[in-house]
Amino acid sequence: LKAIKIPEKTITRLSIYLRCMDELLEEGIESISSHELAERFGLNSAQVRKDLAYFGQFGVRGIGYYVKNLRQALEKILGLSREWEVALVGLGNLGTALLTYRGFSQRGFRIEAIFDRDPEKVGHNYNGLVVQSMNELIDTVQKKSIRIAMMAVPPVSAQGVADRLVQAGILGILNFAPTQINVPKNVKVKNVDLAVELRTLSFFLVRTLKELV
Amino acid sequence: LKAIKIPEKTITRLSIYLRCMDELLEEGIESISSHELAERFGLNSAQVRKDLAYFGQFGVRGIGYYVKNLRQALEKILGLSREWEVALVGLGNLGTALLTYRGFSQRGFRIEAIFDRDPEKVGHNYNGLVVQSMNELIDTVQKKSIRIAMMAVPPVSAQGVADRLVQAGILGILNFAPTQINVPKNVKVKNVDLAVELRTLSFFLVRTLKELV
DNA sequence: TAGATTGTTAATCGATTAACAATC
DNA sequence: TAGATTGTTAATCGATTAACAATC
Repeated sequence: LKAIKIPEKTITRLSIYLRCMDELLEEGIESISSHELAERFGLNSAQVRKDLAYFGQFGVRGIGYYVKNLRQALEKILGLSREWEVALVGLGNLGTALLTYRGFSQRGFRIEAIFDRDPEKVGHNYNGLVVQSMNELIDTVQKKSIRIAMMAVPPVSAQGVADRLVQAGILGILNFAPTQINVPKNVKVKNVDLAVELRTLSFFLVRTLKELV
Repeated sequence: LKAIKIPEKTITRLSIYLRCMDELLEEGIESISSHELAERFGLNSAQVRKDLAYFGQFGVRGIGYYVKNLRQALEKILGLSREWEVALVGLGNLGTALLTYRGFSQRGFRIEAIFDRDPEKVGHNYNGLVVQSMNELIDTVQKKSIRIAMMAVPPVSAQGVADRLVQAGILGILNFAPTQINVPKNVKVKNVDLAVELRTLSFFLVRTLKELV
């Protein structure tokens, strides 16, 4: 078993392919070639085949991919049968937003613990889940064997919170705090900064706007 | 004027550099070399210099970068003096979350119009901003010269909404709907799918977990 | 068998990193 | 001037795309 490094982008695209399969299923389409797939959904056919090739052979030469089959394969690769418990740290505007967003549980990510440093918020009950103080973080995360955390705390607190999460055994962090955090290399961090996304968007817009004038 | 293509990632990193400058300013540090910068914030010194080189020369050989100076330069490059009006389409869980999130206005993005197809929601007032029906979208966006939109609608509605936005003159879309949308190539779309982020995270976690056992 | 499409190797492209002449 | 660090060119790395032999 040699370790082939699978690009993160490939994994992200697998989710896209899964979505495509769902759409095709709804239309009653039974099989599709990588070329048609690319055409329909704005993908690149070679890339589709390459991405899948990391995990095995799912197509039929001369035919393409059986939609049901590929769907199933993608589900298995992405591990969608498993559910994940998630800890949410920080109940400000964004944290509350994440808490009420249904997209997570719909796709197998259940928020099973909530932490906030504000004593006013601690003890509040959301759908049967009680907000806990930061002191309870390590204990609760360990007890519930939670492996994934979403961090929606102010940037100054981010590193401290991350340290505790790591200590508690968290292995993946979705970081909404607009700051870099340092963690051991076996822990995976994904930064999401919506304002930076908007900034990047607006940067390129300026050029388009100038062209319009 | 030849068109040098600036990578999107470079722009994203400029925001990071700006953050670093703010931290350094607070500590009272006046100048810093790209090397120190890289060391401190987990960057690559060559990349820092390369990224900046797209826009000019902001350092002093033998010294490094004057923090105040570079901060100012980054602000200018990113166009942070300008404020942007943003339209929000879709007031579900996520949409409401985006509406209440203060991070946007803090960084110069003001939500100036809200649209939802649900008649129950139309007419509601949020901080003086009234939710409008989808029929009013084109007119309002045009009247207010809004150029950026955040789309937090169900996937089935996404393409239709995008079409209207484009028609209204929107040039940048932050798309939270888990579906690909097709727009003219002068319009920039950035997809944000939080559940896919979690999925990608969890995919790599499975491997770490296996190693732990 | 002929036609089509995969899986995979090879070519290309772009982004990251290294190296170094220019210069403060 | 000597030391340091930039700005920039060149080398490396990784990801995307093209090409094609294998095969349904």
